[in-house]
Amino acid sequence: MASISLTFPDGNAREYDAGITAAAVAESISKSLAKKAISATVNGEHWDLQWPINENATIALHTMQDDVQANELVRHDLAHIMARAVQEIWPDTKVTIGPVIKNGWYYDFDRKESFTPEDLITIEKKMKEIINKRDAVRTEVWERDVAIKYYEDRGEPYKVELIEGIPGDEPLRMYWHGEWQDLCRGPHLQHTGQVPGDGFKLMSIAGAYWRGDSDREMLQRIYGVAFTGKEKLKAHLNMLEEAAKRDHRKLGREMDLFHMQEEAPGQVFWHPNGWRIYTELQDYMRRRQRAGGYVEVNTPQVVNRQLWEKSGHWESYQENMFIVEVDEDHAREKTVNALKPMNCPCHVQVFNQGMKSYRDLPLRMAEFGSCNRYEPSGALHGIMRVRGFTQDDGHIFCTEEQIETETKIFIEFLSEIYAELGFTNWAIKLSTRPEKRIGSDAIWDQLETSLGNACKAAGYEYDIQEGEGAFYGPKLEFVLTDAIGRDWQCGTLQVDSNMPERLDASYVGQDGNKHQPFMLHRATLGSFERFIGILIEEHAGKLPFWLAPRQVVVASIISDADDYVHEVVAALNASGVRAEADVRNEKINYKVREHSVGKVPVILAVGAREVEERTVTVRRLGEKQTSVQALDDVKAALAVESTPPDLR
RNA sequence: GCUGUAGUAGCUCAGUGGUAGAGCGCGUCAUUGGUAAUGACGAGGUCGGGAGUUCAAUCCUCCCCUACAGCACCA
Repeated sequence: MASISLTFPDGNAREYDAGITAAAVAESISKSLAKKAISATVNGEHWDLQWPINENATIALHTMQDDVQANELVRHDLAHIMARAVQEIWPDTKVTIGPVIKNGWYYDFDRKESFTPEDLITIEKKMKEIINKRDAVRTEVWERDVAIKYYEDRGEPYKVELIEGIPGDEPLRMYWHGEWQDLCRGPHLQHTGQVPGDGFKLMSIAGAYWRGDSDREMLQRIYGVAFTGKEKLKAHLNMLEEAAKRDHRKLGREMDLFHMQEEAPGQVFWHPNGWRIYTELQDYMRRRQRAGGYVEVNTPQVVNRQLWEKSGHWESYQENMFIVEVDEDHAREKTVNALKPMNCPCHVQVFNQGMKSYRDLPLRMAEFGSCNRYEPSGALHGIMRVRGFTQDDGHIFCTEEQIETETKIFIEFLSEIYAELGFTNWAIKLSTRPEKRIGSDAIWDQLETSLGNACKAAGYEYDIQEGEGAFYGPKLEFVLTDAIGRDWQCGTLQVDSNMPERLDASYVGQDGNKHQPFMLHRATLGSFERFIGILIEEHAGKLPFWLAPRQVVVASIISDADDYVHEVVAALNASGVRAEADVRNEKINYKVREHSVGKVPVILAVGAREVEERTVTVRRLGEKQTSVQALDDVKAALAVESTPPDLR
């Protein structure tokens, strides 16, 4: 038998017979390692202990202490164990796929009856039984026709389809968890008993389309979370509970920022507090954009269908548009209009007025543009995904040569703003050419490269989203994360030559001829609605002082201090701080609690002593300690703090 | 849009085939208190909308709306 050389992480190499398994390698090192080993990394890939190694390789053995590998195995085995449990309880259930995801796994089933929340408890119980059986996990490599026949006989059409989709040269691995078996790439643990029975929890049931295709069957998906132990699971569940407290919908109510109601689904009723944040943010963005060389415009809400026909929206975006038909009885003439779902066609109209020269480019045009889109009902989510929203939109009209530089400038512009708003964790995604597209591959090559280069030049890494670009050009997405880890695209930059062409935008070049400009659709915050939602969750309601809707409450301890309270409030307001008086006949404890719950960053308490000494007692949100300070000092400090970062 | 769950007072929720209840909040009164809930009393809901079954529906059935979770969508 041929021999192979395996190199360990410490650099030492040892000779083994070809075909040796990682389990045997562990055995060769020590009994205890053999007992503890769960998997191996072979040549950088996560391997099952039972797979034969036939070539020279690097190898690292893993135990339950290696979180990354252990979690993957535990979650993956649980997916199988859950599927087995479900089929043991309801044998008529068909299985499909069950991958590992962040914090856990899911498995999609096809079954006539719906799973109920109570079923989850039953399934969990069955899973624990399976774990306690400590059934061996075995792999077998099957021939395609055998595997297909097997699944056809068992009435598992989804598995048959899966196998048919696997390239012919890939080995088909069958994993057995006891008597139950599933098609699976692996790797897995050695027996079901290795899965910590108290480290997982079934979380929810949801619908999901087979193969992610809305034209195909709707399956039932069961989600679970799993960790290598009880404590880690507990920590995770705890984190979820804490995250729920940061939900912008909950905080929006508690801080009295906004509400939504049935009569206007997907639209926001901003309350004074919320609108404060909104306008403060908008003022900030307006200054920022002016400094960034943008001209601000404003364009109509209701626009005749003719423009949408020209822009192409009427044909390809109509189902997402609010159509406004003017009734003949009440109007001089009947027209069909649409609420604008986007600002770009209108911006081209502004660009098209008068002759433009190459000297006018790049032309950066911005608008706080209100848009209305008839989003699918199931897509709506608080103020993060709505039907009526305002983008901090902008379009940069430029030449092809200017694209890369303009993109870089924009990324720098955006990153400074995100930093000033308190975001450190955000990502860039580069979406590349989709299947259905216009333009030559040469152009796509160039544009994709330009966007990538611009990111690098600005000092940022990016992930590629293959095929996710718009049909007319590649795009960058700037992604932020909400309280429970869901990603939201906020900023964006998209390259477009299609819109200028359709709407006849042109400029006179150096050569005296007409040329067509490129258009960069870009937004920094994305929409005020979504961004404020993210902002609330990111800061758990404790917004930076300058953005806080209510900055200071001056609370009296005794009513004899009321006059002084009003004096303090007036002094603060005069220096640009948002202060309000609380002279209600309530105890200071009560007032402190209420305003703390309302996330007011600073409470100034005032009693006999403060009146006497012309001081205030300062209490910062989240701090237990208070400090007595001179009114004038506090006033000066808060005035600085309430100044937006770009004006300091 | 699809699958599932839910909708009772401003909020969080309990409850029942015989026209509803708690806590908080709100109002009034008393209390002037030193940093996360002072006490007493009071007001407040045709139980998401519509139809049906029934002597009788908030409760059972059907349709619709909205929200939530996930999927699909996201120029």
